[in-house]
Amino acid sequence: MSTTQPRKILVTSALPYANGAIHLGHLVEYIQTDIWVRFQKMRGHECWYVCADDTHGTPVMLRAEQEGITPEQLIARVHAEHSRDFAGFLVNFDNYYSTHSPETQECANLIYRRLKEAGLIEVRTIEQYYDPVKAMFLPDRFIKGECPKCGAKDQYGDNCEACGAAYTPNELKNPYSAVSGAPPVLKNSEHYFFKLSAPQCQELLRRWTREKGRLQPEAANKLQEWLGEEGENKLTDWDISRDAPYFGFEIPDAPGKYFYVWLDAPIGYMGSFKNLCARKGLDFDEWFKPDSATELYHFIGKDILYFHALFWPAELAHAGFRTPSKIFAHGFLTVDGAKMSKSRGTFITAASYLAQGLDPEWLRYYFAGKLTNTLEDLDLSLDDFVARVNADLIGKYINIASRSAGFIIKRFNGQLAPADADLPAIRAIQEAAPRIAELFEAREFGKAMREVMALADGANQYVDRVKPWELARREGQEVELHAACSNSLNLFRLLTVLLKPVLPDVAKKVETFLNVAPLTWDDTATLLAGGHGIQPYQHLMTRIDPKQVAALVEANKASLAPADTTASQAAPARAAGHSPQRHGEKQQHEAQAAEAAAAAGPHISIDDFMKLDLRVAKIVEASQVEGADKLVRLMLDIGEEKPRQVFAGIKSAYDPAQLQGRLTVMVANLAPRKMKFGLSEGMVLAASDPEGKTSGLYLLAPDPGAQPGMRIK
RNA sequence: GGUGAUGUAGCUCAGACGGUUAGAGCGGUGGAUUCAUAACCCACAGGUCGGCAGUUCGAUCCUGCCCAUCACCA
Repeated sequence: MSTTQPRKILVTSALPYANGAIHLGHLVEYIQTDIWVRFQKMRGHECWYVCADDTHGTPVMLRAEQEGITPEQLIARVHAEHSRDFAGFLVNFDNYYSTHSPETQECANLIYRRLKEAGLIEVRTIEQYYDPVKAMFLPDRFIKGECPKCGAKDQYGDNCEACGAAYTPNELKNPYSAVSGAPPVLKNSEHYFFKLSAPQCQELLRRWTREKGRLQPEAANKLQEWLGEEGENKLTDWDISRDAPYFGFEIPDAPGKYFYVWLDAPIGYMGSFKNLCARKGLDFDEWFKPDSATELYHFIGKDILYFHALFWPAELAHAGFRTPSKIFAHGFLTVDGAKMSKSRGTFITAASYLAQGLDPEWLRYYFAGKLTNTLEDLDLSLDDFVARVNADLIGKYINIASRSAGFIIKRFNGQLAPADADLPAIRAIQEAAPRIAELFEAREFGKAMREVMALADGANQYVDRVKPWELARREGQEVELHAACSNSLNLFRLLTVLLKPVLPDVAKKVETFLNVAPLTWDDTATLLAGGHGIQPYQHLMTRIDPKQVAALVEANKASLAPADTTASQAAPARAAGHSPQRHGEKQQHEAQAAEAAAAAGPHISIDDFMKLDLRVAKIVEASQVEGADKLVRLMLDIGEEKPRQVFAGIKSAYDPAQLQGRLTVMVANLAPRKMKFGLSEGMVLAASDPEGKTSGLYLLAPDPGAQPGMRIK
C-alpha cells in the first residue's frame, strides 16, 4: 500500500482571461485539475498547483478605458473576483498569480532573447488597419462597418452576423474603428515573428508530439493534421508582437512593440511558479532545466491545444528549458445537452451558483462522476445532477455514517469497538483502493466514482444485513450492535479517503467527526482501533432541492438583448490568432451566436429567403481533387469577371468530364470557406433523399435558355 | 468539405480479445423495512446496442457506405 518514491510534480490549469466571470464551463477544468492535484498530495508526492490571470491584450486595455479605470485596476478587481470564485469551489492553488508580474516579464524577456540568439526571431513589415484618431492599430474584431454582401450595419471586420458572410476588414463598406468611430487607414508596421516554420522547430515538434504519453491519442492525431505529412511543413511563423498602445510587456530591444498576449500567457505558468519558488524556497531551475527530473503537466481545454502543443514546447526547447511532460486536454461543457445559453439561463456563473447557496461539492462530485481522460464533451444534465448527487452522496455515502453514529454515541459513549478486518465489505474497499488510485492517476474520475459508489452499496447492504436497529431492541446483543456500528463507521471512513480528492470539505468534517488526523491515501490500509472515541454526528451534507437548481437557472437568464454592453467580452471565435481564446470565452461567444438561431421559428420570412443569392452557374471547368474522397473542384461562371471556385461533394455521382459545360444553380453569397484544398466560394445545389432510403445525388439544372449569372427567386 | 470524436434502456452513462440471458444509477411498478434530515434493502418491467451492406459458423463489438450530433481547420 505504500506509495512509491515521492515524485516532484508541477501542475497548471489554463489561465482565465482577466475580463469576464468564471462560469461552470471554466470550472470543469479547475475542478478536474484540483482533484488530480489533491490526489497526488494525498499520495505523499510533492505537488504544486499554479495558475494566474491572463491579463494582457487589447480587450483588457479597452475595457479598462471604457470603465474609466487603468488596466491595472481592472485586472486587480478581476483577480479578486476570480480568486474568490475558485476558493468558493475549493480549487486549491498553491499560487494564483498574474501574468502582469515581474517574474513573468523576466521569463518572457529571457525566452525572447534566447530565441533570438537561436535565430528564431524575424522582423517583417506587415500592413494593418490603423485608427488615426486613437492612434492605434486595430485587430480585425475592432473594425466595424457595413457588410459587403448584405449591407447590414455595424458588422465586425471578420464576418457578418446578419448573413454569415466572411470577408476581410478591407471589404467592409464605410469601415470605422469600433474604438473611436473614425475611418481606419492602412499603415505599415514592423512585426516580430517566431519562426515556427524553421527546420529545428518542425523536427522537434514532429518528434515531441509523437512521444508516448505526451498527448492523448486523439490530440496527437489532431497535431499530425497541423504538422502535415513527413516532408510537408505546414507550420507557419507566428506573429508575437503588437504595436503600442497595448497593455502588455514591451519587447526589450524594440521600443513601442509589445509581446502579443498569447506569447506571455503560457510563460505566466513559469512566472507564477517562480513567484511560488521565492516564497517556498524552491529551486526554480531544478524544475525548468532541460533534463529536469521533475514532472510538468498542463490541464487545458481542447481549443487551446494548438498553443500548448506546438508554440509552447517549441519556445521552451529552443530557449533552453524543459518541455511539458504531458498535456491533458478536456472537452467542453454542455448543459442539458446543448451549448450554454444566456437566454435559457444555462450560462451559469460560478458566483451565481455560490450566491444561490448551492454546495460546491455537489458540482465537484457531479463533474468527477462524468470526467474521463478523453477530449469528449461533458454534459451537465440538471435533473441528473439533482438525482445523482442526492442518490449517491446523501443516500448512499453520507447515509452510512448517519445510520450508525447515533448508536455509538447513545449506547457506547462514543467509543468504537475494534473493526472486523476480515469483513468482506471492508476488504473489498481495501482491495479496490490501489485500482481506484490508478483511475485517479489516469484521470478516469468517472470510473473511480462508479467503483466507490459500488463499494458504498456494499456498505449499505452490510448494515441492512446486520440490522443494528433490531440488535438495539434486544437484550444481550450489545456486543453485536457495537461491532456492527463500528464496522459501519470504518466502512464510512475508508470511503471518505477515496472521495477526499473530490470532496475535501466533507472529508474535513468527517475527520472532525471521527476525531482523526487528516486522511491520506495510505489510510485505506488501516482501521480505527477499538476504544477510539468519535464526536457526535452532525449532518455532513444536505440534499439538493430541485427548486434551488430552478432558481439558479432563473437567476442566470438574460434577456435576448443583442450583444451585451461589455463588448470586450466578445472574444472573436472565428478570428483566431488575433486574440486569446480560452475555452470559456469561446463558449460564451458561441452561446451568444446561438441565441439568434434559437429565436427563429419553424418558418422563415420572405426576407430571410431573399438573403439567399441563388444564381444560374455554368460549369466551365470540373476536375478531380487530389486526396479528397468526395470532392469535385468546379469553376463556375455566374457572370462575374472571374469564375468562382467551388468544392462540391458530388464525386460519388458525377464524373467531372460530364459536368463541363452544363448549367446548374449555386448559392453565390455563402461565406467563403477555407478548405484543405483551397478556398470554396459558394455551393452548388443538388438533391438527395434525407432518409437515405433512395440513393443518388442529383444536381439541379435550369430549363434551357437560362444564362449564367441570372438570379433565382 | 477534410480531420478527430460521439450515437447502447424514458434520462445520464458503463461494457463487450466477435460467441450462451447487453449492464449500473436515476426515473417507473411491486414488495420489505423504519437505524438513517423518505434515506436504505429486495424484485420486476424497459433496449432489433443510429441505419444499410459486407467479412464470419456467429457482429451491437471488425470493414465499407450512409445519417445525426460535437469539435478543430491556426
